Amino acid sequence: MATHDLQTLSHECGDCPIRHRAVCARCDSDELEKLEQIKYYRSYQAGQTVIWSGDRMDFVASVVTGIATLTQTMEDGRRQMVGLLLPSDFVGRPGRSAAAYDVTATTDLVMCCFRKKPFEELMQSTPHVAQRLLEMTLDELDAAREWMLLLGRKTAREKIASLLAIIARRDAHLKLRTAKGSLVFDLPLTREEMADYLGLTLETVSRQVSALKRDGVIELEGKRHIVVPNFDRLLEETGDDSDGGYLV
Amino acid sequence: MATHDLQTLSHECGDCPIRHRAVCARCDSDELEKLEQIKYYRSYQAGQTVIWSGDRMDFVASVVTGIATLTQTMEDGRRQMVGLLLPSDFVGRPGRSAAAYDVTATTDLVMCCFRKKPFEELMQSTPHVAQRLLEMTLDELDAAREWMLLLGRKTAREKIASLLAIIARRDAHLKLRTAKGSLVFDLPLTREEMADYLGLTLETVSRQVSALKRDGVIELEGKRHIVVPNFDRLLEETGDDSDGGYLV
DNA sequence: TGAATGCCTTGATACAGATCAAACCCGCAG
DNA sequence: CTGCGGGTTTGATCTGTATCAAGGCATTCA
Repeated sequence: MATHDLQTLSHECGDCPIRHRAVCARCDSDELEKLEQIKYYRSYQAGQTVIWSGDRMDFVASVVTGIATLTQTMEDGRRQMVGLLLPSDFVGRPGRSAAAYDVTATTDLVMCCFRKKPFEELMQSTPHVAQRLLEMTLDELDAAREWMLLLGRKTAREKIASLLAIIARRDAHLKLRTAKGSLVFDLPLTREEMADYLGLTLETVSRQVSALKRDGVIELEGKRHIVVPNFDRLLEETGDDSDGGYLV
Repeated sequence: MATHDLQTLSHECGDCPIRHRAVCARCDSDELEKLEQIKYYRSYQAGQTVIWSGDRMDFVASVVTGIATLTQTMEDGRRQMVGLLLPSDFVGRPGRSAAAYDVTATTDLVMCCFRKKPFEELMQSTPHVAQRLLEMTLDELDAAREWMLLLGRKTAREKIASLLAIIARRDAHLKLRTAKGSLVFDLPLTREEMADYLGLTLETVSRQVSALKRDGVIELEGKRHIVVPNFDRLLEETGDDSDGGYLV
């Protein structure tokens, strides 16, 4: 099935779904052509590991469709997710030869890969790729700092509410508004993955999700399908400043 | 006294202490000259706030000497440090007009500031600044992810040991080896600042520092002066993989 | 010289979330 | 339909860290 996705995917950058948000967003048609020459698609099934931390990694990539995670694991098995990669997000680091984190597909996943060496050369010759990558990296750093506040200071309930808000906000494709104005989306993570994201155990995640449901902040259909009747109410539960604090 | 520092500081980039590690590290003499024209120094006393989150910020800067912190504060006063800035580290974000975090000088601090507008233009015209900034931002992102593991999964004792190891490692200027091979340095943070860094309370920090001392992992002279008789022993206490896992 | 202040330590107790354990739900292969 | 396994929920109990409270040690100020 993932193979099928790959087959049906257009290989033309022109109508790529992430054309205007990925590293290539700023490229003109010349630059895009150069990228075309070094790119190739790979797909992974849900649950598959893309790379293990420490492994040699001779490509960088953009997530085209699906969701991947970056996680760190301690010797005794404690795990912490340190990145959640949605379509258009970038994987890998130019100038580094080994993966720093485990990368895992949590849904079926398609990535647009670039061989590292030519990509690095291309970064030198065309400024638009490097510019865009800087911008994306700065955004990721901001997200990481938001995440640090969550991990260091928020309660379990606030953590869950924050994660739901992030997912609802970050991937416009997943979210839909119903007639009544409720927000509806599917959780792309298992309870255990949520726990790894939030620095909790899966039992605590389960309990707090149940609590939010009991309190009417969310509704559940099955285990994964979430309805948020009142998004502002959810935001109140996150503990964040009410004014979303949007920065340019 | 901070004023005095400012006076005695050379204003020549050529013999600037951070010349080879800051954003300007890759610049040739032409580029350096352009930077000279838009730079100016500012100094702050220990404890002073450099900027408040949300404030207009019309400059970016490099830390020249001293230490600054980035912190986020929740409405009810919970605080989380999200950045610890040592000499050569970069403050601010090109393309953003307001500060995203509180920036505070924890020691006397001298910063080399660039007016934002001209700096942004310079980033367009000279690739070396943007390249170096990308590299530094990627490093910071890695550090942030390390920090996320600490916040999400480490015990209080591991957190303290990790912080001590980071400080001992990160600023070569602060650390010294004695004849016997002990590592010696001064803590640049109060117990409360350590707590904000680690997602703990100051009482827990105090207790765990005492515990590490009692167990012979560290020795204290006064409250701030640390002696680490055996650095490997300290590393064992951090919970990290024994092989430092160095990546290029 | 004493009072005030800032930073730190230590103790007693409370509680949020971890841990251990059992059972549930549901899609699916036999 | 039945049994199985992965993901999930819920309950009982434990524990690490927070919280509340008091006191110590320097340094500065009066």
